[in-house]
Amino acid sequence: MKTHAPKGTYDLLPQNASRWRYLEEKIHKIFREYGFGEVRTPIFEHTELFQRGIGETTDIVEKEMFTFSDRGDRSITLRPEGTASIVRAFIEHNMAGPGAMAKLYYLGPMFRCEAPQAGRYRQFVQFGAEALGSNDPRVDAEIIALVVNFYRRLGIDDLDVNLNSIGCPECRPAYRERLIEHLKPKASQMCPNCQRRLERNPLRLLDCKNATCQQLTADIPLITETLCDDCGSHFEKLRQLLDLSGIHYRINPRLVRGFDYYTKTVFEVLAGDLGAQNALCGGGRYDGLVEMCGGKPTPGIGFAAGMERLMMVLEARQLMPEIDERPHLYLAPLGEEAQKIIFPLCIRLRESGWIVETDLQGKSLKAQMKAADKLGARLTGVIGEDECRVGKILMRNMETGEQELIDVAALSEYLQTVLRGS
RNA sequence: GUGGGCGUAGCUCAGCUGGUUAGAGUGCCAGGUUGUGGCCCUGGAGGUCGUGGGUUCGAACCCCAUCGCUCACCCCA
Repeated sequence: MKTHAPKGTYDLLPQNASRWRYLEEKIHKIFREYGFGEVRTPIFEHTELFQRGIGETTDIVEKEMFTFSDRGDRSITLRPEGTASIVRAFIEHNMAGPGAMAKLYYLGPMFRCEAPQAGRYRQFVQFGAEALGSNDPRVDAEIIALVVNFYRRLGIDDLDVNLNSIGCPECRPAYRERLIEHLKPKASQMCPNCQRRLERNPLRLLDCKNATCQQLTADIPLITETLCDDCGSHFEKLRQLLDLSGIHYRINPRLVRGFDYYTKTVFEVLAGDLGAQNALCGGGRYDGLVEMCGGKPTPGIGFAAGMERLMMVLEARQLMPEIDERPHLYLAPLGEEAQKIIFPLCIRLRESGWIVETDLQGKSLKAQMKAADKLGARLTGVIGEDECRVGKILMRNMETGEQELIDVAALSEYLQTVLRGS
């Protein structure tokens, strides 16, 4: 019997879970404000969806998916990212009415079987959005504004927003050829990885971190200079919109991304102190994806962001607020007669919305006071033999230490005035 | 998949060149008032020293293997 969670997974215990809830609420809130509706798709899909959607040659599909057969011998995969499922649901539920747009978001666990390390897990939580049905650059700008403002709201003020356009099936092949032509003579000097990439996916050479590879690609032609008219003007308009909205960004012509489906706009948001896993979120436009997944040709753009990394940054910078989950009241019975009064009282108070704790182990008063203190209860109510006889409860203010005897029947009003009155 | 670091109490860690019953802090439980928390004091519970093998009179310590965790490369969120 293994008594530990599988590699790359973790348990969220109550104290941390409440911090997650806090963040999740912030996420739901901003998506509402920007007009995105939540979609909850299954956590597993037919393997084929990811193979076709993400791309057969990506690392994710090649070696990082949790794939297994179900009883009916169907190949099933735990979702490694969110976009493919959203696109599938979009097609399946016919959200693509003529002229209609769908703005959808998700939040939930994703699965990739890679070696875990700082800020990277095998089961991890991503949130993201997909805007389907418009190729207007305003959609791109809206998505970027959303993520930037989200992180800003949380107090992250040194965002590094990287922006690029990687063209479309019209103009990218020509750039690709130019790249290969330009780099082929230098192939022998490149890292083994890049030598392989040169034929298969030369754009990825641009973001190789290897120093010599960087040098070799230092003087290559920039993709932003070879975009077709359509891509060029799209990019230009996007930049204008961002400028007008006060969103700071940096054009990074070396920014390319791991998935095959991206077209035109790609972006990444970094936060300075994340170390090796420095991307807070990333995304881009994918005008061919819906069609590739079996839907009508529909343009789209989206992003995905990691929760664990966001949490890391917020914690490192002490931007997580203290979450007050202290009980309003701790009820301490002494003896069985008192328990018979306190137990139902406790239940009734909770039903009217108070956060109430009580002893369930038969501890001494001293131990109960201690427990009340540790839980941070604002008030403690004691009922012993004396109080039982007269139908009273001794209320102690845990902050000031003041105590007063009140009627049990009057407890509700007492709580109202003491806890909500001031 | 490749390389580095680390596995001792629930948690954070000591444990000197191998030497008796393995320690501290914190947390937990109880007591110091017979019905009162925080501070303080006392006591208690809690450890297959990751696991297996080897060296030795003797191993938490040395050697080998193995598992796990972790960081980095790769890739990504």
